[in-house]
Amino acid sequence: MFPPKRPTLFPKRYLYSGCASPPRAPKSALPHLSLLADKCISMTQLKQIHAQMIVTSRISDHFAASRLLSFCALSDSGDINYAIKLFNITQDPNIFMWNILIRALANSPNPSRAVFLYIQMRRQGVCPNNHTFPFLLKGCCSSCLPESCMQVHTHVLKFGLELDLHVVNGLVRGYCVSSHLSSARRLFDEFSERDLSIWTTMITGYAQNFCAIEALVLFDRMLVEGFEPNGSTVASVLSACARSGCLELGERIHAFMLERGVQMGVILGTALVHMYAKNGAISMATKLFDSMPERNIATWNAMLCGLASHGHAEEVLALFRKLEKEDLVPNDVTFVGVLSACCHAGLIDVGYKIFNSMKEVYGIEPKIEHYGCMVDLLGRGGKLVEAEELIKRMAWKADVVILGALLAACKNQGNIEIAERVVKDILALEPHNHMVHVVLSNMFAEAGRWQDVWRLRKVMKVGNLKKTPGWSLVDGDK
DNA sequence: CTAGGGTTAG
Repeated sequence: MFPPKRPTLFPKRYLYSGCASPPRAPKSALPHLSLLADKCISMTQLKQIHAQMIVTSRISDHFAASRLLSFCALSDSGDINYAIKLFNITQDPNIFMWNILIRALANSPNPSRAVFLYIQMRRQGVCPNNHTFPFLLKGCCSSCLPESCMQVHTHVLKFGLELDLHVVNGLVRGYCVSSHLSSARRLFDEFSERDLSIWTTMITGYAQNFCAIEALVLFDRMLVEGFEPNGSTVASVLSACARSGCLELGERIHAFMLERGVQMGVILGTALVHMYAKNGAISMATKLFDSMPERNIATWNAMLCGLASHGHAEEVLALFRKLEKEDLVPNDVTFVGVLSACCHAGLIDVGYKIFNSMKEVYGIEPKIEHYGCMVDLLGRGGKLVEAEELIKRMAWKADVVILGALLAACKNQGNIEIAERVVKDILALEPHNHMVHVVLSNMFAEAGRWQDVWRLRKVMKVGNLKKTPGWSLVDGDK
C-alpha cells in the first residue's frame, strides 16, 4: 500500500488508561515539537503542542518541557499560572527550569515569590548556577525584601560565582536598592572586569539614593576610563542633575547628546524635561516638552512636578486640564505634583476638589503622599482640626513625615493643643526624636509657658540633650 | 542543548 500507513507510536490504551508511563517514543519520531514551542505565538497553540507532547510522551524530556515552560513563563502572551502548573507536575526539574520560573516570578506583580521558589529549590538540594542569581536578585530588589540581597550575596560566595559579571551587577544593584551604598561601591571597586552596565548600575544607585554628586563624580571617572555612555547611562546622569540642581552639567550632557547623535526617545526626552524643569529652566523645559513627538505619563509628570516645585501653580493646573483631554491616564505621581502646586499657592478648595476626584473620577486610591499634601494644604490654610481629622481617616498609620507636616502647621498657627497630641504620636514612632521636643518647647516659650518648657527639659534626658542639634536654639533656654 | 544585567516622572 502506498503511501504506507504511519505506524502508531504506542498502543492506544496507554493514552487514556492512566497506567504507568507508556514506552518512551523514540526522539526522532517527532523532532519538531520542541522547536514548534519556540515559534508559538499564543497559549492556544502552546496547549496544542503540550497535548501532543503528552500524547507522544515527549513531555518527560526536560529539554522539550523547558521550551514550553519558557513560553508560558516569559512571553507576553504566555501565562504564568500555566507555567507554575507545568513546573509542578515536572519530575525533578533541572536548573534551567528552576531559573526560568524564578525569572518569571521576579518579573511578576508579586516578586517575593521568586525568593520563596529559590528557598524551595535549595531545600530540594538543587544547586544554583550563574543564571540563577541575577533573576533571584531582581526578585529581591523589586519585592519588599531588598535586605535579602545580603543573604543572596553569601550564597553567591558559597557557590563561587562572585566573578560573574551579571551576578556582580545584580548584587551591586541589590545593595543600591536597599540603600547599602558603601557595600555596593565596595563590590563595584573590587570587581575589575567592569563594563558599561555595571557603571550604569552604580551611577543609578547613587542618583536614586539622592547622592547626586557621587553619581556625577563617578560618571566623570567613567568617561576618563574611556567608556562611552549610552542612553541608559545618560538618562541616569540627567536624573542626578535634576535632583541635585546641576543645571550646567545637565546642559553639557544635553549638548553631548546632540553632538554624538544619541537617539532621543521618550525616556531621554523625559529625563531632559525633568532636568530643565526641576532646575527652574522652565522655558527650555516647555520648549522640549512641546517638541517631543511622543510623550507618556512620566513626561507629563516631569513637566507638572517641575513647574510645581517652582511654585507655578497656575501653569500646573492649566497643564493638568490639558492632560485631561489627552489619551493618557494620570497616575498617583501626577496628583502629587498637582496637589503640591495647590499647596504652594494656598488653593485649598481647588486642592480638595482634585483630591476627591482622584478616587471618584480616576479610580486612584490616594497614598500617604497625597494625604501629606492635603495635611500641608489644610495646615497652611489654618484648618488644623480638619487636617487632624484627615489623618485619622487614613487607612494606614500616620508616618513621621505626615505628622511632621501637621506639627509644622501647628507651630505656624501657634496651636499647642494639637501640637502636643502630634508630638506624642511622633514619639510613639520614634522615641528618640528629640527635635519634636525642641519644636514643642519653642511653642511653649513663644506662649510664655516657661513651666512647660522646664517640664519638657526634665522629660528629655540630659545626656541626650547634648546630642540634640538645635537645642541651643530654644528661646526659653536662658 | 535552552537563559542573563543597566534607563525617564515622586
